[in-house]
Amino acid sequence: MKAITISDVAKQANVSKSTVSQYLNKRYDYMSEKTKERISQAIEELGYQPNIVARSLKQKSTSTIGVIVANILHAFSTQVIRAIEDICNEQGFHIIVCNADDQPEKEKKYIEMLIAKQVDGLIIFPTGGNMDLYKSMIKKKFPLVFFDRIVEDTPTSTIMLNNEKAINLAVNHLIDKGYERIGIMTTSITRYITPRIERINGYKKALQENNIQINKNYICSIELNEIQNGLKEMLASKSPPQAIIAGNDLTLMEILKYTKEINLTIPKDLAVIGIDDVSFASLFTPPLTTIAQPTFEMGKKAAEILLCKIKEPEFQEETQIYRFEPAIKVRNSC
Amino acid sequence: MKAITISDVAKQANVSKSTVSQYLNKRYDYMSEKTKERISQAIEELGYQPNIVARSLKQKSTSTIGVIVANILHAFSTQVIRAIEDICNEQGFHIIVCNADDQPEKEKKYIEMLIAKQVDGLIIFPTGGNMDLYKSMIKKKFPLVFFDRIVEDTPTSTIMLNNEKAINLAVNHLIDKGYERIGIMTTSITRYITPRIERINGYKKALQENNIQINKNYICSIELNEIQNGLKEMLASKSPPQAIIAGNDLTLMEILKYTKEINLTIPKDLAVIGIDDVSFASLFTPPLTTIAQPTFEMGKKAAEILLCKIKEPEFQEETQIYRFEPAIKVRNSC
DNA sequence: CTGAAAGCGCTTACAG
DNA sequence: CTGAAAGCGCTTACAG
Repeated sequence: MKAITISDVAKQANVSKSTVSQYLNKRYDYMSEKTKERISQAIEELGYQPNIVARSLKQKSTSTIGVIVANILHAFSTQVIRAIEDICNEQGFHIIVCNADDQPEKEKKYIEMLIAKQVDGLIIFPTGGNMDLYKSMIKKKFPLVFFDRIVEDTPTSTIMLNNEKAINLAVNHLIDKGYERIGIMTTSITRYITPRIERINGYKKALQENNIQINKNYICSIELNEIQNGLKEMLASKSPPQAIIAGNDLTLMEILKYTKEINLTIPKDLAVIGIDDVSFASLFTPPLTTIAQPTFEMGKKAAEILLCKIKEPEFQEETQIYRFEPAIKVRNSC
Repeated sequence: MKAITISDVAKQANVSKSTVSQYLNKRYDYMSEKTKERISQAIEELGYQPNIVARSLKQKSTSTIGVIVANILHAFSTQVIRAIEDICNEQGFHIIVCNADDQPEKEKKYIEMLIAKQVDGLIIFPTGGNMDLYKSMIKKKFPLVFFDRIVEDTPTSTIMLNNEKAINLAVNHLIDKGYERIGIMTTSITRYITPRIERINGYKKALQENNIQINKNYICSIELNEIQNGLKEMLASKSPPQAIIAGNDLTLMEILKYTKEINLTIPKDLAVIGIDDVSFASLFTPPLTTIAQPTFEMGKKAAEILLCKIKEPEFQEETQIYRFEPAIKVRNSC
């Protein structure tokens, strides 16, 4: 079962390969109607399908971009991917998605693999653990957009949530509701991961602005599988928090599992608010108040910037860091 | 910024392109240590990265497979994708995921695109709307595995849940719990979609086996955005069902939204059981009883079969349809 | 142990 | 309006 190539079509239509190629690329400028028809018929008869790999080699462009997310388990990641895909589709680009699983080694492997596959550009939710690689890509002017995390000393376009605003919204909502002892839980910050750091800093700032003293015991950054233990400890302290802010969706789920396990009533026993909207927020008992990210707009922007960079190698942006505004979805968990 | 090619490396190392290529492909059989070192050093110095597109063209294999899911919004799809990815990774294959969004035209576009990109094989959750295309792939012996849905007259390996067993588990559990008026809701069956059909048929059979009469009003197959209305009607009937089986995760969410809206208490006012486990099942109030699919095993099998077919064009399977067994997760929603 | 040459399936600048 | 030729960056059978 040999594949049909452009030569076969050319032979069948009694023209040269060049002419067939012109036809395929819709460069009809000087092509006679008769020729067009003969070619289209030959293609039909043979069931010819162009080989994009060959075209890519010649054109040095694959019309494909790579997306490497730090952790695909966050609903946030999948929503952003959908948006990126939408925009790329419109412009005839394809995407290959990889999940670094929060491991810099995996991220490295994927970056190298995608570059070897000649993707035209990359959108990365960086683990932060491959500085040399990031830098070398930027030095080579490889089209690159970072997402959700800022990497120091690697100046390239970066799409971010306004994290300070997000946490501010959460803290102030809780304060408005009369809570004073407010805790925050995030996943680990042993590696410097921007949103978590910014959210914790923002949390402190927001409390200070409200003249509430910061209690270290109310701040917990810890591996996901330790969240429940962390919460247990926090609640066991002499003066436990009345409200907890979950730093992201997975953290929120761990918190909810624990409150369920020990039968806490939300918000009476413990108020809860989460950053990232979750699919079941409104179905939950009680419906969960969350801070939602504009995931679609963020993904869209990332794709747009990347495609610009690909199409115009000299493309210069005004800013490097694009901040997007969160919105509070008030329900009944605090 | 011209790309470094194998020629540059050859020049730098003072050997021929052939030798560099041998080195890259680890065919060291007759290569002197000195040569190896010179090459490895040249690669290092130049920061050479092989161009996989060129290799693919020559080798007529991209080590990439395509996965086209009918609808990525089902948690089921994403879980299966993860499993497929795991297996492929182990064997040095990459995957490109596409979402047909339940639209045959999109599916067609993606199949053609992926074939043009020279993927070595395809795993498809078929919409069922592209018979000619499916058939032509099978005729050409293009490596292909269908998933979740059976396509009539297109004999190829297909991975399926034992749907009858799944629904049987649900019906019998409900009957054991004392329910007699049992309803079922699925998304639309205007196009013939195997799991929905099999689940409805299985539902009827299970009722008959228990000598319960089938009430047409208790069976509702309808577009997702009409599920809430459908349930409303069903509950408004003279003798409304006491229990509802949700045909999949998205249907379940719609049902839960509605029960929440009109303040039904589960299971007192209405018992609920869902096919597909959902992330928040155990967090829900009350925790939701579900029928879980062995998503990981199913995805694994699909990948394994496809990779076999790719590696051994003459590969013949014993069976065509692989059935996997569901398991009930008993919680408290019925 | 290593190299020259052909070829994978396209595209494109150029000639006519 | 159309074709011959070169070339994209690799791999591989073969010669030496």
